[in-house]
Amino acid sequence: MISCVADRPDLAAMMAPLIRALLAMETPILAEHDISMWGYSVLSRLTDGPVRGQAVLAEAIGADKTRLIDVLDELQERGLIRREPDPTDRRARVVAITAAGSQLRDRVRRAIQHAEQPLLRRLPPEDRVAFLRGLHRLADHVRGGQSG
Amino acid sequence: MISCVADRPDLAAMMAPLIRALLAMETPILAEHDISMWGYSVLSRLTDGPVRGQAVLAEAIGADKTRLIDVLDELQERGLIRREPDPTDRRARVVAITAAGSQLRDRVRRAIQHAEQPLLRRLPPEDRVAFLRGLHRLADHVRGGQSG
DNA sequence: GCCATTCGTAGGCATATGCTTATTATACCG
DNA sequence: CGGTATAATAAGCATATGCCTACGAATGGC
Repeated sequence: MISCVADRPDLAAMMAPLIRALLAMETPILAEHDISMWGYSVLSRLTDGPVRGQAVLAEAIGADKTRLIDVLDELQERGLIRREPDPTDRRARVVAITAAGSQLRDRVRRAIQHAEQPLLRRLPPEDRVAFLRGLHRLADHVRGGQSG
Repeated sequence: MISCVADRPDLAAMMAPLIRALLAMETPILAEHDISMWGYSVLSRLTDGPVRGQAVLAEAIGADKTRLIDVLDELQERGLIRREPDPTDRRARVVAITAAGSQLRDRVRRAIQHAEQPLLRRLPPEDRVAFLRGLHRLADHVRGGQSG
């Protein structure tokens, strides 16, 4: 039986191959929709609402703020996001997703989650929900989440 | 409620920040024990027994076989692994962990799992076991596991 | 014995990444 | 108004990574 103190690989050792497999699965989907991983990551983050400050956005998705600029440039050129000066501090930019961006994000997310189904079905239903709930909770927590 | 078809980030999006946090946590531990991530990954993989063929080993841990060579060189120099020609096919090398390697791996693993505890305690106990079980199962599966 | 194949190894190439510095525009403090 | 600090941006650097090629050693089919 696996427990938190049992003989098991460390968490990262178990997650690494999983992440690798998931990224391999997502790569063709992202290519079909002509968007990069970072671009999709930005669109996903903006789902919760606009972000004030590109450095904040970068940190939220684990990106380098200087590297993110080209990504934002391209997303903006394609009309997927808006980047406007914050009226209260015109140094900072408020980044928001557009309707077109939301549509693309939804299409990609649906495709990805559809492709995830066979993997998740490897888990017995009772574990599946707990696994997703735990994953969600831990992810929120390490991102500085408030709920966990 | 989170389910496999609900409104949630995709799996990779949830795992990415988690992996990042775990690696950040492991980095100083690995440094204290003077071993690289790839080196530790090799030692971990060899726990189950010797591996016949360095390319096989590389693929098992998701590494590039040409990049792995320097890692194996160093592990061997430090007496943590043995690399011997396979008697039945002297082109291939059988890679095995030594007693010293096992001890180092155990020390590192214990330290890492100890550091993981606070994170895992963010989960309610009933979810914790299911989460670990699910993670273990999925990881085994994508590595070509037999059990799931 | 000869040839194609496989394994480990070395080297190189293109790209991605994390980090640092400098510049410009703007804001805040006094 | 002047000096300092912050945000976005540009540019560069060192390293890591994935991939590809080449080569010697050894194998196996013929």
